[in-house]
Formats: sequence, structure tokens, C-alpha cells
Amino acid sequence: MRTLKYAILGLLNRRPMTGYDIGKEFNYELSEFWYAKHSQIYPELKRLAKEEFVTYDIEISGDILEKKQYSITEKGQKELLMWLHKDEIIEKTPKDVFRLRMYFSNNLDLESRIHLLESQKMQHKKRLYALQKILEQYPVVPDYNSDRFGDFIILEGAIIRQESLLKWLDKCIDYCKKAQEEK
Amino acid sequence: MRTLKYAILGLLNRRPMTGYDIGKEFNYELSEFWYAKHSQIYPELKRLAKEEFVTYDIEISGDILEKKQYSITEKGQKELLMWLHKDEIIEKTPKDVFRLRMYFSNNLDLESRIHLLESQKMQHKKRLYALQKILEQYPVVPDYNSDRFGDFIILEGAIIRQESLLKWLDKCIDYCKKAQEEK
DNA sequence: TGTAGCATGTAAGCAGTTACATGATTAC
DNA sequence: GTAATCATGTAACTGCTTACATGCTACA
Repeated sequence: MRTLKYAILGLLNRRPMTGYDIGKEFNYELSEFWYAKHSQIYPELKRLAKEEFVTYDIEISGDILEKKQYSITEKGQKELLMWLHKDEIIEKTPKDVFRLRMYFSNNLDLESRIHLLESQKMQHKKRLYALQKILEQYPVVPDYNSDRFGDFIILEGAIIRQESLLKWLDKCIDYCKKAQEEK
Repeated sequence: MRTLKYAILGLLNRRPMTGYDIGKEFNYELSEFWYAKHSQIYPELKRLAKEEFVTYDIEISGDILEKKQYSITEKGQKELLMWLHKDEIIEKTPKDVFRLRMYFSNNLDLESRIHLLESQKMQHKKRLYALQKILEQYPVVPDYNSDRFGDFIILEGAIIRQESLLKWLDKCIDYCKKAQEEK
């Protein structure tokens, strides 16, 4: 599928960047649904350049340090647009280690289950607060033609997802506590 | 992390199974958060047997066909319990190609965006109905010590996740339609 | 002058998918 | 007889992670 290819093309379509910059992007909002390490980014950029979807200029920073500033080509833009238009069937539901653990949780005593659930809840709550903090920076829905529109709707999606996760964890905690009382 | 290892141990802890049976389990409820192809299952079973976490008996089905009925060993059960008790930090948020597409959706006209969003909505609605149908088979919360408890809470989690996804898609569709009106 | 961050790359290995390969059993 | 399903495996490849490897720049 080469999704990383399109993630990079999408970013370069916003503005020219170095591989290092792309790596940083994968640590901000984008990290809510895509990411890659530099060891994957650099080879992919090399490949994209070879395929002529991107080009680069070497810039000198300071006295010696060479930076490769990558930009998307016309061919790359066409490729990106083609991918964006694709109407594909929904993906398989993502793998989730914690849910797997809970699937087999009947092997744990109720105290352990509650402990694990509460620990997850605390961590996910923190993440939710962080996301809500970012959302505060958007007083209104950004213009539908700006980059900010994508940033905004994805952020809202992440918040909704996080809230529903907390809702589920609460429900599980509730079941366990009720079982404890009945015992 | 070898998560497949624990997924298999958890299943064999419920009842002895063949590799083929395990493959089928990965197509039912379990598929909401874990799965594997037979080409990954068979080598893993072989490895688990070598590590003495599982054993197998060869059964003859019909005249010739050999079936390997795998069971978990005591060592395997200990290993599984150790893993179940682990309280780990939350995982990175899962990758999501559709969200990536929407992140870059400012490059699409509003009609295309709405079309893509509606297509996702329809598909996810179908999946939600299917999940709700399964939930109907649980008139009450199953006993907390039975396998069914795990099945049940994971099913509820899948439904909540699915509902929240639809909520987000609706929100996005709404933004696009409003932008269309303003145009 | 030291350290955090900028900057770029390669190599080994694990996890997972697709394709290759084979054959038996059951039920119609 | 034939098709669907049961049943087990291997090989090649893609995607991704961890570790190895190097060196510069800005700032305190």
C-alpha cells in the first residue's frame, strides 16, 4: 500500500521540508493516526526522489552542514490527488493489546482487573486533556480550503475517540465493581 | 513483544484447538482487536511447542488426515498469567489511513469529501449493526469468571468505538455541507 | 566547553501479508 | 463427481523497529 509515501507527499504538498522536519511532524497532531521513524523516512525520501515524485535542493546551514530541502513535483501532486480521491473499503479494525488482555481477563481476580482498567483510564484521561488543550487554539472551524481544516477535523476525531475509550473503560470498571459487591 | 504468542496461549487456555481452529477464532469476535493468517499461526505454534508452552496430540480424522490438537501446558499458563497481569503504558494511537486522507482533504473539493465520508459512514454503520446483532445474544452481563465475560466487554467496546466513529463522520459531513451552503 | 537539538544515513531483525504448495473430508 | 471446507505447511516480500554510526550548530 505504501501509505508512508502518501503521508510524505501530503506533508511536502503543504511546504518544502527536510527529512528531519517530516520526522518532527510525525510527533505532533499527525501522530494521532500516522508516524514513522527517521530510519524509515530517509530511505522513502530517497525512493520518492528516484521515482520523481519529489526533488531536493541542498542547503548549507552554518559552515558545513548539508540539509536536503525536499519539495513535491507536479508528478507527485498528481499522484497524491489520485490517492486522496480513492474510495476504499474500510480497513480491518486496528489491533489492540489492551483489549486482547481484557478478552482473557476472566483469568484475573477482580482487584487486578480494576487496577489495570484504572491505570489505562488515568493515562487516557491525560491524553484527552492534552488534545482538548490543543483544540482550544481553534476558536472557529478553519476555512475548508486551508491546511488547518484537516488539522482541526482530525483533532476532533481524536478527542471523540478518546472520550469513547474512557466511556468503555468506565463501563468495564463498573461491571467489575458490581461483581465485587455481589461476592 | 510477541503478542501473537499470548493471543494463542489465551485461546488454548480456553480449550484445546488445532491451528486451523485458532485461525477461525481470529475471524469472529476476536477479530475486533486481533487476528493472524494461518501462515503466521503455524510457525508460531511450532515455536511455542519448542518452548514448551504448548503440547500437541496428533489425531486422525477420517482415514489419513492428521490433525494437531494443541493444548496449553502448565508453563504456558504461568506465562499467560504473567502477561495478563502486566500493567503497561498505553500504546501509540493506531495508524488510520482514512484519517490520514482526511488530514490532507483540503486538496479535495467539497463534493468529493462528502462522497468519501458518506461511503465510510455507510460501511461503518453496517459493521455497527452486525455488532449489535451479536450483542443481542447476551441478555445479561455474563459471570465475571467465564470466558463469556471477556467476549461481552470487548463486544461492548467495539460497539462504543463504532458509534463514536460514526459521530465523528457525521460531524465532518456537517462541516462540509455547511461550507457548501456558504459558497 | 558542554549539551540539547539539528541532520542524515545504514544494518539487522521482527511482524505480518501474499503467494506458493499440497492433500483429505464432508455433504450434496 | 465436485465443491466447500478442513488441514498444514513454506518462501518471498513489505513495513516497521531497534540499534549502529557519524557529525554539525546554537546557545548557555
